[in-house]
This record gives sequence, structure tokens and C-alpha cells, in this order.
Amino acid sequence: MRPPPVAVAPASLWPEITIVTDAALCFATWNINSIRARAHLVHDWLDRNPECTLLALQEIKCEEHQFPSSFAEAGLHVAILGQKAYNGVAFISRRPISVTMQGLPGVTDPASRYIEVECDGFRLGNLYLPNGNSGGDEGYARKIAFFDGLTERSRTLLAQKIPFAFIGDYNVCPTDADLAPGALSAQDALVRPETRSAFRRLLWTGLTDALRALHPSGPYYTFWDYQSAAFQRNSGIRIDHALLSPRAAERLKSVSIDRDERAREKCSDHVPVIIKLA
DNA sequence: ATGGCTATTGATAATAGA
Repeated sequence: MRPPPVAVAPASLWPEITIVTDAALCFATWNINSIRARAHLVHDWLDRNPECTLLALQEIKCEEHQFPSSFAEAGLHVAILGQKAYNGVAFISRRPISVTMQGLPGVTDPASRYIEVECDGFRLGNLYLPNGNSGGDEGYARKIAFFDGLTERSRTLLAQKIPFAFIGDYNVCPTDADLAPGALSAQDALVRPETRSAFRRLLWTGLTDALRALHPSGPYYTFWDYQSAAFQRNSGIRIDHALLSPRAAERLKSVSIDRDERAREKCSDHVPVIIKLA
């Protein structure tokens, strides 16, 4: 057991903020678009990224019992919230993890889209937000309802003074700088003003968009459509994000997007985003 | 305007993704 963090400065604007000495931590998020189709890519990636302690996966597209056993057999810790055919989120970790939540309070959508774990005193929420383009008004309402649930969850964790990150596929381009010209129509649920507003309401609970904190301008994409040679044309969008609690944000060292993964054979249409905390 | 890619399934055509 490691000792609890030692506070050396008083709380400021956010009650959770204190300057602390915590162990370094590296984690990543990756919408894998079927773990069964791409388990080998995940193993390869983990082998090449030994410093990454936790990997959050989205769209595993299987039930718990269908999740490849190779990860646990390799000595990795696994936490899964799955369902048949669609959605599904999971953690693969080099360190022990305990599940603190499955699904978000108040979110009635039965789809498997949120799992949260504790690891060495840090909390990680792994989310796959509804796309919102299908299912008409009801489908879009589920997207906004998920944002509301996540916003409430942020307030709860902040009130509990737990350092955390919400990582995953948010299915939102926060600003026009987060998509290539022409990559999406203006009516798309990923860029609708109501979607961006919901994202900002979540941010304004006191969270930090890790990539933009370190890279305020310029195009950074995490998804390229399989169609129309989108990757070759770099017609991408940034929809996979890491939002950090204040105490986590103070420790932010780097954010990197592993775009090389998009060039691999039979790859996912998303690439890993890696976050390092001091 | 359409199709274009890729995955899934009480498939082999439909649905969802983004």
C-alpha cells in the first residue's frame, strides 16, 4: 500500500484542488470497434507501450463471457461491461483495479456505455457516449441524457475529493478546430450546438480537456472514417477525449495520439489517446 | 442524392456506426 497523498497547499477555487505528491500514472483510451476482431492489435499495442498502466476500451461489441481470455491469461487485470453485438466498455490494467460503478446514475438507456474503476487511489471513468445520429429525436435525447448523467457523476466525485479522469469516446467535436473541413455535415449530432453545449456544461463542473490544455490550437484527430479514403486525405475528427479533475490536471505531463494505429491492417477507425500524469 | 466501409446477428439483409 502506498501512503495517502500529502497536501502541501490550501484548497483554492475548486475544493478538490490541493497540490499533492502522487505516483506517476499513464493511461489510454481506445475505441477498438470489436475486441474479438482486434485482440491481436491490442496485445501488440500493450507490448509496445509498457509504461501505459491502464487501457480503456470502447465498442468491445461482445458480452463479458465472449471477451478474449488472452488478456487475463497474460496476467493483466480486466473489468468488462458488455452486451450482445453493440457498445460495451472494458478496462485492461497492469495494476489491480476494482469496479466502482457500472452504468451512470439516472441514465435509463440500457446500453453498456460506462464503467468506472479505482486504481491506486485514482478513479477512471470509461465512457462510450451515444452517437445520437440514429433513432430520431429519441436517439438524440439519449445522447444528451448521458451527458447529464456524466455531469452529475463529475459533481459527485469532485465533492468526494477523488482525483479522476473521464476517458473515452464522447462522440463530440468540441469546436470547429476538432474536425477536418467537410468531414461531417453541420447537422451531425457530433457537432450540433446542443451537443457542444452539453460538453461545455460537463467541462464547467471544473474539468480540463487534456489535449487542449497542452495543445490549444491546431488539428488533432482521433477518428477517420473507413470510407472515402478518409485517413489518406486526413479527413478526421477529434471525438476521443480525456477530461481531468483539477488535481489530475495539475499533474498532466503529456497527451499523445497514436495515429500510426490507423494505418495498420484491419485496424479500428479510432486510434489510442495516451495521457501521462506526473 | 447516393454510396462509400466494417462490424454485428436466431445472417446471408438489415442495422448501426460517425
